[in-house]
Amino acid sequence: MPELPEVETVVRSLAPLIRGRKISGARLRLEKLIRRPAAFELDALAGRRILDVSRRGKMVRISVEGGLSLVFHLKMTGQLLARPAAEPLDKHTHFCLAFRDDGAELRFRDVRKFGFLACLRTAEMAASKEFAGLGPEPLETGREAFAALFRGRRGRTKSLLLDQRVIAGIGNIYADEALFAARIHPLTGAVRLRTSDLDRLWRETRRVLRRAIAARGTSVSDYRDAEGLEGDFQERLRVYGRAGEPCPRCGTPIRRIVVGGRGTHFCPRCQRRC
DNA sequence: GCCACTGTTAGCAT
DNA sequence: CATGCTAACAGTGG
Repeated sequence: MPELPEVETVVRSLAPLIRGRKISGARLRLEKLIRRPAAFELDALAGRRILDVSRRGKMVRISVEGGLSLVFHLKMTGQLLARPAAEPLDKHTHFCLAFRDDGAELRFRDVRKFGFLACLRTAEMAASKEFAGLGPEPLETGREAFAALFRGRRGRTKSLLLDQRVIAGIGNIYADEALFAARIHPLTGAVRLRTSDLDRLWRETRRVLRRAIAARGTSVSDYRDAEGLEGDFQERLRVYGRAGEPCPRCGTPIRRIVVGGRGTHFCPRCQRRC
């Protein structure tokens, strides 16, 4: 479930642990993890320092001296962890980045192996297939611009929230939570959203993302930050994973349906279909 | 043992 | 452009 708040938490916990350190080498243990083409030789990383760690959508960007960047996508079960180099590798660790000092190395673990790593030229990153076409950041999008993303679209509101080309970083958990907070039924056609609905969706989407970041993300199973710590937001989820439980607002049992192949949780009374 | 289910998204058919 | 299905993979729980 690494969605925007989890990836942001990974970035914030990882940055102070690796920024400024000089790379000694990279080990790729699962060939398919790295995207080719546009995977420059990982050997080229040796001797260069980490400049910065940042997030775009659900992806982590690590920029390195000399104009190279590493891009990671955690997909469902990926983890970026700082671990002591002496610690044995488990079978789900697919990539390691070691440093010239004696500190922790960076490890990429991914039980389901859906995640990827790309090594790109920083200058070409924005135009790469990983980033081109990605929608705006919800926390950097104003009310009007947010509304414009939905106007003239024909899809269902939840599907659009999940579409990374429309808006970046929102996944299944926060889509359900934002729709609940905004009192919008997940199947509502975007064409039917009024300005007042879009205002609430904008405000509540941002609110739930900010609160989730403050709680350091949601750990329902695999998610951990760079130090291996769980988040706390799972305790604050109001509908996700709560089918059958009473709605925290009105007491009606939360329902679960499938929308676009994704489990979808909502209150049939607070979120009226329109 | 088998089946259903899981947070993502690319690719393909319709 | 949109939707729906499958696949990639491994683990968990019934």
